[in-house]
Amino acid sequence: MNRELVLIYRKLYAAFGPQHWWPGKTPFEVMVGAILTQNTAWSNVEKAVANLKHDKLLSPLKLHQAPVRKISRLIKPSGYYNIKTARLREFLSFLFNGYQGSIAKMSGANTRQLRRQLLAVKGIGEETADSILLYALRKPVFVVDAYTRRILSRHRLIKKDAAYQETQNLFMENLENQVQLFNEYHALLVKLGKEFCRKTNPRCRECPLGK
DNA sequence: CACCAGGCAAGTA
DNA sequence: TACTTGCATGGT
Repeated sequence: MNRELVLIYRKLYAAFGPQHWWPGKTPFEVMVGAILTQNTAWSNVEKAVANLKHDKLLSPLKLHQAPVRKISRLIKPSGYYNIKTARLREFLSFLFNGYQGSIAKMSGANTRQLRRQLLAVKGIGEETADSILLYALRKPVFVVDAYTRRILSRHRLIKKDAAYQETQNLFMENLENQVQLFNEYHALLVKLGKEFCRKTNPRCRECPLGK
């Protein structure tokens, strides 16, 4: 247990409270959101997901069978829509080829093995794979994103250019492997990042972590 | 107007 | 291996 990591979590939780990311969403909706949110503001992703939902495409089978142009038209608000359409389709091919389109079967696979399989899907990198594992499938995997690295490096807990795995290991080797903790911690880091730890930093002085 | 957002893959050297 | 670039919409 790393005292400092626990302390940071407590301060963030005290300052912001529970973030309840992806509450009441189906695992499949979370997976789609994880792909659509790549380098994209969440508000834009919500519009795209709402469009898919309105046209009843938020199920593996329906999205798998949907025309390419229809998908790209519906997800347009989330940006990079041509690439993301291809990525959604790559993911669906994986889901049907490997698990008969069944999220339940996919969830039953060994976590480390599943992570490797996800990383082999074109369009799914480390953060997206881990987001799917943690937020959709409730596997105890810590999600690292740009904010996580920026915050931790500014607090000198990692190097500025630390690798993804290195950053992830810091959390996973020094915290209890609890889904709920990993879920809230990552969401809280994003919350802190948005408000107090932007690239060009407006409000770093007011940071609840106290610099 | 510039910059940023819950990344990733492909190309180059 | 280590950089660079394209991808695209919408908010500040």
